Amino acid sequence: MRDVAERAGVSLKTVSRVINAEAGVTPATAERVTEAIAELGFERNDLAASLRHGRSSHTLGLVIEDVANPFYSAVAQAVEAVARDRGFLLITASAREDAVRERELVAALLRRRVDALLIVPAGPDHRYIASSSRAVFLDRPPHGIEADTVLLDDLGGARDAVEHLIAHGHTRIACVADDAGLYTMRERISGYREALKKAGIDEDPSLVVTGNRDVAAAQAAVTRLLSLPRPPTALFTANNRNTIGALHALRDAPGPAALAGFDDFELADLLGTTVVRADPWKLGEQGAGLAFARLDGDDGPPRTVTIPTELVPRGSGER
Amino acid sequence: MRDVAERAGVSLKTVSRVINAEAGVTPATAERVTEAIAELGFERNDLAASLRHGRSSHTLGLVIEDVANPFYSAVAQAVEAVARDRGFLLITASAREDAVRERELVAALLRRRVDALLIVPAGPDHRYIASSSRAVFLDRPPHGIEADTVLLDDLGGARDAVEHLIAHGHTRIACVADDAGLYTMRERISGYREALKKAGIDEDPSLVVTGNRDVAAAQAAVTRLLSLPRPPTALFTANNRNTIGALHALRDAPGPAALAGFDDFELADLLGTTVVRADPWKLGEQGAGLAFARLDGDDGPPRTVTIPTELVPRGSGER
DNA sequence: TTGTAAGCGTTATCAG
DNA sequence: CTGATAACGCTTACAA
Repeated sequence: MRDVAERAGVSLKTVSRVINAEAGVTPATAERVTEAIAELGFERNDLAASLRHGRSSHTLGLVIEDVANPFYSAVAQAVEAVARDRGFLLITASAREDAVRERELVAALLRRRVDALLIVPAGPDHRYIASSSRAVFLDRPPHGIEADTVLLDDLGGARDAVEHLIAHGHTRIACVADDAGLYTMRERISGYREALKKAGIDEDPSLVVTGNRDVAAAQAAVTRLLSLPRPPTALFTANNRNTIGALHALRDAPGPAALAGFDDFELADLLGTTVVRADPWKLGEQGAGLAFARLDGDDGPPRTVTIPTELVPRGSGER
Repeated sequence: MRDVAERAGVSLKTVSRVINAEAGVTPATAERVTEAIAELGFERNDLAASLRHGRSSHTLGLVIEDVANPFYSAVAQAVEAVARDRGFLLITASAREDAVRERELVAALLRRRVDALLIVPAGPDHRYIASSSRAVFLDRPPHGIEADTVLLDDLGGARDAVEHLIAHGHTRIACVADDAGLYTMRERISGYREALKKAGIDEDPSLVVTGNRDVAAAQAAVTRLLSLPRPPTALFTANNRNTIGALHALRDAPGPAALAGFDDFELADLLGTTVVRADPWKLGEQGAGLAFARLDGDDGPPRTVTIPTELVPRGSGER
């Protein structure tokens, strides 16, 4: 910038004015500066600019479980879209359900002075996130602190799915889920139980299988379930990984079974898979919205938003 | 940091030493400083640190078409994983096949002094990317400049797919693709033509449909193709969007048609869809590798790496 | 082992 | 309308 000033025969401040389109510069002067900038290929350093006036350079941080999971990549897309509309850039990092890694990533983002942090929390305790820093929790609530949070209606959605299966005559309904330590899984399992209870069906613990972290594990679990002496006649799968694993298992299964899953997924329509849909786009959009509201000065008490779910019958749950 | 120094009764520099674990500080002094840091909840400002010594704060920039497309989200995941191994953070931005937007995003990332830029280029001209800046092009080559590039074997993969269909007796093979202006599409269409030519089959221009940007457009295109007076007996779909659109169209089609698609996708195995697979993870991994090689001092001429493809027969292409 | 001074690239203040 | 100077939070070079 100094070089530009020298070349244009003006002061540093004048160059700064031109760059930021500030008022009070003679067109002639501005012209000379603009030329010098072009000739020197000058490019303002946003990092330095943000250093000066406190506000970190228009950046949001997003800590997510796994960018490659379509549910979370949709969340990331939504957050990025909102950020982009406000001229913000987004740093995305994957924690992979690892609490240590999550902490490191959060620390790194905070050190980089992101203006706000959106996080799908994996760790057991979030007091380390200074309440002063703008953090919005997505998909799962924080532990140990109060903060803005956007959740899905996990319990209600799961209940709807299971009630749907019950309405179609099923009483032996299995529940196939990821790690029961996850908030979303606990809620969805509660929804499953509520539906059974409401219908007066006793829960058979051998039909509840948790801890399936990926498609392969879910497939194995469902295969096992279907080969029980008294196999379930219907399955409730608690997330997209488990639903897809179940579909694989069902393809090779001796008998048919009804299926209703939590989370919509691409090709679910083609496969005729009944699901409860919770829009990941909305999750990200609302999360980013809360973050920007804070940046805009909202300092009310922490808010929690819940995204509703919607049952989408496509055949697999109606047999 | 000044506050910490004051509280610990030491100088700024000593605090700096402790923070960076530099040698030459008495344990006792270090202890006092550490305490002061904890009490004040001090957190080093990485932006300021990077400003001082030139090197931008360990950040990579990634400009991609669309984070929500599973192919690109896998690329992003790979880049992030490599970056993370080196202690780098990743800023990801979606250009949505918009050249103007792409330029803005690149400029914003450069202003933020990312150490390297990985980009899936959409624009027609990339001379605006200073050759001095470390840029690696992914999936498509740059225009107007020389730079490190990682491509897929688009032509070879497409040829393999079409030859596979030909080997199964097909001669009326349609080609269903995205915008023909895209490098990958041009290459894949060339591969399609090469295979036809090699087999002595005359191309029927009415069987080549391009410009299908999303699943719905691809579905409509295939539906139209299948209702031609002399419909194709086989389809080559040039990317994952088009393959999925074709699957939708085929479900409702009067007669069957063989199908081989470019890009693998989740559930392709379940659906028995024959594809040519090009690993997006490798694309990102190699791209990040090239970028870091440059950061490590490699200043040889620009390199181009090509990721091989692999035909995965699953039934849809063998009938 | 510890401290002082200067500077990274920008913007804010206030004077000219 | 324009410019000198300080400041942002940190690190490097050089002393003490």
